Amino acid sequence: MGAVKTKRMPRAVREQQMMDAAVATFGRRGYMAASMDEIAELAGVSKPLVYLYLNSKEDLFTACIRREALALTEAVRSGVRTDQPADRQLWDGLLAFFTHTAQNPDGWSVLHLQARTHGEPFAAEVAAMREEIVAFVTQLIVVAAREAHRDPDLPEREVAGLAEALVGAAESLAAWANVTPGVTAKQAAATLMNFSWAGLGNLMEGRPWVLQDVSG
Amino acid sequence: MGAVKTKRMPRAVREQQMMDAAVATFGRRGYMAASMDEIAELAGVSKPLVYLYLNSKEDLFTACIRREALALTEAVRSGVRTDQPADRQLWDGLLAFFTHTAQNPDGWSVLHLQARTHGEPFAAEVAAMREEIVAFVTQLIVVAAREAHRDPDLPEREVAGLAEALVGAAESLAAWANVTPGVTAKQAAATLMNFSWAGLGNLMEGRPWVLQDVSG
Amino acid sequence: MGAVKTKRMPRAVREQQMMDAAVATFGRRGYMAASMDEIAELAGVSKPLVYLYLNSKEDLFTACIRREALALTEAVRSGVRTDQPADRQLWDGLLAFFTHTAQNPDGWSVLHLQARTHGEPFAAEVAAMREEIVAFVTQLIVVAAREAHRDPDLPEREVAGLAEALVGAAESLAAWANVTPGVTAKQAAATLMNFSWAGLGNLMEGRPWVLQDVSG
Amino acid sequence: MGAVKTKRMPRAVREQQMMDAAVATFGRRGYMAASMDEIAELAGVSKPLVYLYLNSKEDLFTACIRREALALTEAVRSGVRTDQPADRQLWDGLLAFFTHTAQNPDGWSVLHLQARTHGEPFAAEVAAMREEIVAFVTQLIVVAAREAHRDPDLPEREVAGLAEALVGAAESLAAWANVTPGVTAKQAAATLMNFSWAGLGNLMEGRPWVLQDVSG
DNA sequence: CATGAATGAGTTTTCATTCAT
DNA sequence: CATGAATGAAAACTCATTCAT
Repeated sequence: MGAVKTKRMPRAVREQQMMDAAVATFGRRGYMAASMDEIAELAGVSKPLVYLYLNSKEDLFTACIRREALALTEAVRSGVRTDQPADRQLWDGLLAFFTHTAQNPDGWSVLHLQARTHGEPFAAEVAAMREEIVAFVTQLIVVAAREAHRDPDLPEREVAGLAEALVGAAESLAAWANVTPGVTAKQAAATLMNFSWAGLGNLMEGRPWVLQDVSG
Repeated sequence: MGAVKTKRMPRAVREQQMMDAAVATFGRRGYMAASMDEIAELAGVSKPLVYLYLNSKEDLFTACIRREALALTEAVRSGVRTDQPADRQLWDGLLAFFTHTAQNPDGWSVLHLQARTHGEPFAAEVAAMREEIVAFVTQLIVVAAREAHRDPDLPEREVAGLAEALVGAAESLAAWANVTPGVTAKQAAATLMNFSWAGLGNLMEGRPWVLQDVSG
Repeated sequence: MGAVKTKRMPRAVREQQMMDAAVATFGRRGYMAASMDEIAELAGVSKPLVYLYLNSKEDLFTACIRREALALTEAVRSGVRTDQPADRQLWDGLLAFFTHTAQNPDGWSVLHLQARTHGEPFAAEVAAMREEIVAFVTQLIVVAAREAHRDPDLPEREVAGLAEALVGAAESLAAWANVTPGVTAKQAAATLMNFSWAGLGNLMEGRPWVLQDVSG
Repeated sequence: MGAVKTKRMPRAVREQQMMDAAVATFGRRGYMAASMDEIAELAGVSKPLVYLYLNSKEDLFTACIRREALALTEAVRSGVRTDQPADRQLWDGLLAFFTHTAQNPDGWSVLHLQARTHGEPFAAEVAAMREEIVAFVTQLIVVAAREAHRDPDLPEREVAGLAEALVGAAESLAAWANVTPGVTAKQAAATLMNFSWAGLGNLMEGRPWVLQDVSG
């Protein structure tokens, strides 16, 4: 449990260890219930060192949020190729998203649950990331409409709501998949892809969404 | 701000006042940051009385979660008529849901944000309520499949995922609507109904979901 | 050592006990070296009670300064009769001053040493009291000049310097008397009276100072 | 602000830089509030080096007190010529004193305020210096009495008190002059000279004090 | 000689919780 | 019933001080 207690590491390394411990602790306990004592012990260092490097509990939490948000958006971004059709882009993005959240459950808890439960400094940090993702999805919807030879007469507010719903569904599914044994990232992505792209009505009629495989 | 300080109220009434104060405080501050002092003051009673009636902070929080969960499920249940077609039932349920969450933002915050960010005792309480709703939605989907003269060859896990996605989208939209000025419960319900029932694909093709108006 | 541990005292009494302990501790150790733990123990109460009543270390220190400053000025004020000649007023004031500081060495230490060593919040508190005393002395000098049938052609800045010197001498003598065994308040007052009055008198007239005994 | 970071200075020089930084920091912040970190940074060296050279915070503070005390007494001593009459010696001494304290406000703060507010190790250090000055003044008074053809029938305790009062007045005036814009060392010295010497002179003879200008 | 890395011990402060009245 | 008085336990944060390199 906790990093092996190795002495005299360079600062950059120690900082990452501390943030690993902090993400795990914040993710499981929540911001307020997590104590700096616990984080320091899990990181295998003394509390003063945590303060020396990360300044304060607030700063540490903010640093965690930023690191995890960056990692997540980076994972999604690098999973999507923008030269693909919209549905394929969405599929790739969802797959990357569910894969990443499954591999970083504590980080996802920090972003999805903990950061939003506390005042402006933190919520804003996550909101920024979320807006980026919502914007990406919004634009996908617009592109999809165009691809369907259809003028985007969907009002802007409506599109925003749809994107919000899609992202919200993804977030919930990520938490659900993390907690339900046997649900893989691929299955979660497939479920949501069907749900959002085909819609329940289509599914009922027997018209699910199907992945048009391309090269890779 | 707090309840008017009237002496000698029956216990049941006092308890409700305390829980009103507690829901408001927990909803805004979060479980840990909420202090029993603040709750007692907002309720207009002395702290020992809170302990006499509600036992402990944990018990108080649990009681709040139960009360709010009950109120929410009750609101949804009483908004739905089971003799209607599945899509109508979903529509009614969503409308009731968004209406209730809009009218009880603190209670919704307790259920959606605060209760889930803290350990088992509380998360389980919400999970129970959530499962009830997910079960309702699951069954709606099954019924809808049957109504479409289609054997529910959708595997159970798949249906569970769809229900989960739908509920997750609803939860996110509720929070979004509470925070985005000018979004009414009806609009939120319509957006989600379109999204889930028709699906993005159908929307692109120009086949949105349409409310088949019945009696009222 | 410390107040006898009696339970359940009314708030006003406990507050005074706490401030007694605080003055003793601040006076001996200094503001920063005094710990709230020590103060609470000396007062015979738990730390949280100190915070409940006095809010913070800063507030407690400020309260101590104010109480001691008030007690000192009150002692001096009530020792002086303004219908007496200036020299008699000064004598009475000095006597009251040295008597009070001798009886409250810790309080005097708080005012003279500790409060001035720390930033604005505290120093200002003492400065206010000091200015009151300096103003009193300044006015005595002016009155004395008038009594000596002498136009106060002493420039204002000069008078201010003289008052400052007199008060400074008194402050130092008080500390000295508190530390030198066998020096009574009366002796300290007599020494300073001779030192200052004969000097000032000489500036205006040219006679050594002699106590003109009146009634009491 | 801090000393320029030059490598490889002889130990004696480095030590002086550290003590400069320490005096500035102790003088402004006080003993306890001054941190070794701040001192080291202001001195432009690493903390371990401070410990290597000065051992501990206590030792460093003691060293500062000693250095400043020595500098002050040296300044006063070298300003006085013992072949002069007593009043002239006092005048010269006061002038040197006020000049030095005005030029070294931090050092004066260390001696006058900070060192005295902390326990025995430090207060004793200052007391020694102070006694030296008080002794010098005491002897001046005795000499003056003799010069006035007057047997020193002033009892020893009385003379001690007078010296104490004079030194105390000087100390207060120094602090006052450091804080009151436009008050020069010369003015402070003149004020105190009038205040004290005319008074003392009156005790023995009866004349205001006038500077008998000699060579310089 | 010089320093980046590291910590034990202590500080102020807060909070859920309980009696005695 | 109701409350003013009181506290044990823990949290965030700081600092003088020391090694290993």
